[in-house]
Amino acid sequence: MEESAIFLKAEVLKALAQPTRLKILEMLRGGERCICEIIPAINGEQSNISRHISVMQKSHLITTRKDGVKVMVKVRDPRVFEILDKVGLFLKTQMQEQTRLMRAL
Amino acid sequence: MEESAIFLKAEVLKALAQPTRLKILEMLRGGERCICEIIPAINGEQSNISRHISVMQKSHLITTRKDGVKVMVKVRDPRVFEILDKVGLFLKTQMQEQTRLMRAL
DNA sequence: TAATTATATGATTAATTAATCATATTTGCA
DNA sequence: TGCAAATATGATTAATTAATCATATAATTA
Repeated sequence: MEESAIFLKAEVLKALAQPTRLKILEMLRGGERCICEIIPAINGEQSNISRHISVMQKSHLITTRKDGVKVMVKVRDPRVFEILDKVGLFLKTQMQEQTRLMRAL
Repeated sequence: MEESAIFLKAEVLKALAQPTRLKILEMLRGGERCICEIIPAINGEQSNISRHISVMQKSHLITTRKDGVKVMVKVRDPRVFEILDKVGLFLKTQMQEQTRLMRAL
């Protein structure tokens, strides 16, 4: 596999690998959201949320548009959720395996 | 989505989000490999590779076994590759979209 | 047992990341 | 014009991460 492809993959994964950012993305499953909705929902500091949104924007995961004073956010490509779903499925099967082993005792 | 599930997802993603670790995982697509094969293939410092393998082991992505002096490594669950493939696909479609936009100019 | 091969680990350093506070900017409205 | 609401950003700090060198450990073989 190409060196540059590896780095691109790592970049995407890095942008996803943070709890607050995952929470924001989970909120965006329902479509476009105002940052002003995200902040209270996540119960985070405004400046911190703003920075996390900026990180995801720079790594092209999300896009934003202004609507008056508000800023609306949405995922650039809903396929991101397929990645997240795969991770969820992966964890689920890991746990099922764990449970199965426990029962065998 | 549950708070703890979010953190678990972030943990998995974090373990994947590093170029050297991605390279190691790519090597493991072919099955079990000796660390002594991985080091020259990646052309990395031995201690660094060792640490990255340790990271992936602690986050349960891979398992190791001793075979004499050698240590053999393999992925714990080949579904990790499905995650990586999704990321690859995601990037590919992003680039195709990019190309399409360029052509439209 | 001594030497060799393969791997792990302690110590250190540089770089990156996340969080926070205070403040700045932008937009709409009274 | 001046205020309020929403968001961004500079500065700082703490924490985490990756890399490296030197050294330690473990298993094999001469």
